[in-house]
Amino acid sequence: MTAKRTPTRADGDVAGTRVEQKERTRQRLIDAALALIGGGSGFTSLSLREITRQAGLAPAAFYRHFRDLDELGLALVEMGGVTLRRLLREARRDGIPPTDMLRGSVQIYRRFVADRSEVFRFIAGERGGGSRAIRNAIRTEESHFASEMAQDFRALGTLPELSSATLQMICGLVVTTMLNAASDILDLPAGQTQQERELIENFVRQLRVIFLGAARWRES
Amino acid sequence: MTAKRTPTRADGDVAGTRVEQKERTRQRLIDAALALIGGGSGFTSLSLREITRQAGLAPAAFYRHFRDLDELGLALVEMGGVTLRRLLREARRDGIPPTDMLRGSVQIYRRFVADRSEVFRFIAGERGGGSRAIRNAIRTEESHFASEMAQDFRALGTLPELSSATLQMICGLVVTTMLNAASDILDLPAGQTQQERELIENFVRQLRVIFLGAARWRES
DNA sequence: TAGTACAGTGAACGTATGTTCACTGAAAGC
DNA sequence: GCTTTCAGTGAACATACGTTCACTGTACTA
Repeated sequence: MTAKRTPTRADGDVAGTRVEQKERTRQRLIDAALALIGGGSGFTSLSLREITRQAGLAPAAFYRHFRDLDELGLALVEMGGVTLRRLLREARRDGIPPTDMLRGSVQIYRRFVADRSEVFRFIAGERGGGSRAIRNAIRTEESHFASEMAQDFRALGTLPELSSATLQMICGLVVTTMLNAASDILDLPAGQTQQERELIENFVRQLRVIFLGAARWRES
Repeated sequence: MTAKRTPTRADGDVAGTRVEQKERTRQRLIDAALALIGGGSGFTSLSLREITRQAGLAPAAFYRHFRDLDELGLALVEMGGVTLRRLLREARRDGIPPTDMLRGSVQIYRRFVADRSEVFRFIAGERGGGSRAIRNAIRTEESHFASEMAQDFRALGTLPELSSATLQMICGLVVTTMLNAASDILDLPAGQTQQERELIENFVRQLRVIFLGAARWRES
């Protein structure tokens, strides 16, 4: 019976200031949605009640944090953006693998997708379907990601002869190819190492084609 | 009061044999779903009742044709496959545009997507999200499409030095890039010719990168 | 021509949904 | 210390849903 300072739901939930507590349950809703998506449900077919149930809240509590499901979706998109940024940072930190840079990056990516499968499932799923607002938000996030990737290429001296616009275009192509591969990876039946190897190999080769083309590109 | 041979619903529905009539209402259900998707609904968030309502049928009639919504979805995927085949046939029929072959093909594609927007909206939407069964069916259809495209390249003598496997891999990349572009095209606010031009230009350039890379590819 | 098969109906069911409302109790502000 | 604020509650609502069932009337079959 110690520490009963939390308002109502205290589950190892060592409260704090009011706004902190609010932020914490907001995060609980986000996590609940992600957990359900990880269960294979697809964000579009999630219901408000399902989410609050998973979060251990009354349905009405939802409205204290989001106007509707779309707004929750936008929060998920933002979290997806953060995830992508972290991916780049991690890749940067590890530096360029000495020999096979492309395959190395793909390995990092593969692990990353597997580790945060719910986030990638959400992005891959809502990128084409779902609501217009969410789709556009994802597009924006993708484009930011592509820009950041282009910056990294500049910093690394990769493809130095390309204009910024062209580099951006190429990174856009890389990003869509990545997200497409993510969708494939996530649908792999568990434990199918052979199938996974082929898939990854295909992915690597597609990227190789792109970079070959990029190296040969001449600004018209 | 002439011609009252149709069972119940006769709306310019000049019946025929029994199986023909059944096939016709089956098609009505498919069309209804497509119409609703065209209205911006997204297949995943369609309900059985919504579809039968749109088709002018009682809800229970649905079960005479499909076990559940997923089965209807698979029928839509098949129709998507037919659409893609038709696209290739049309591109073949028009032959290779004399000068700018790539931009020409993209123009054909752009028109095609606009003309059958509902089908492409469905494919682009369910490709990443939706149910596992539908996703896999779409993947199969995509891969068939890629194979057929590879065959066409072979017949045209494009990229003759590439192995079949490599050509297939590259066509796969082209297909995902196409479908991705379709999603973008369909989300364009109507009448934004400038924005559309940029989008198409970007699409053309991405394909150019791919083909440049393909031409430079050397089998390891 | 009598009998069967079966596409489509309409009513009924149980269940789940989104949203509202007055409420409670603890933290924050004075 | 008294008052205000507000995150979260629980009950209630109207609505929509998927699915079932016995049924009807027509096209086929023998």
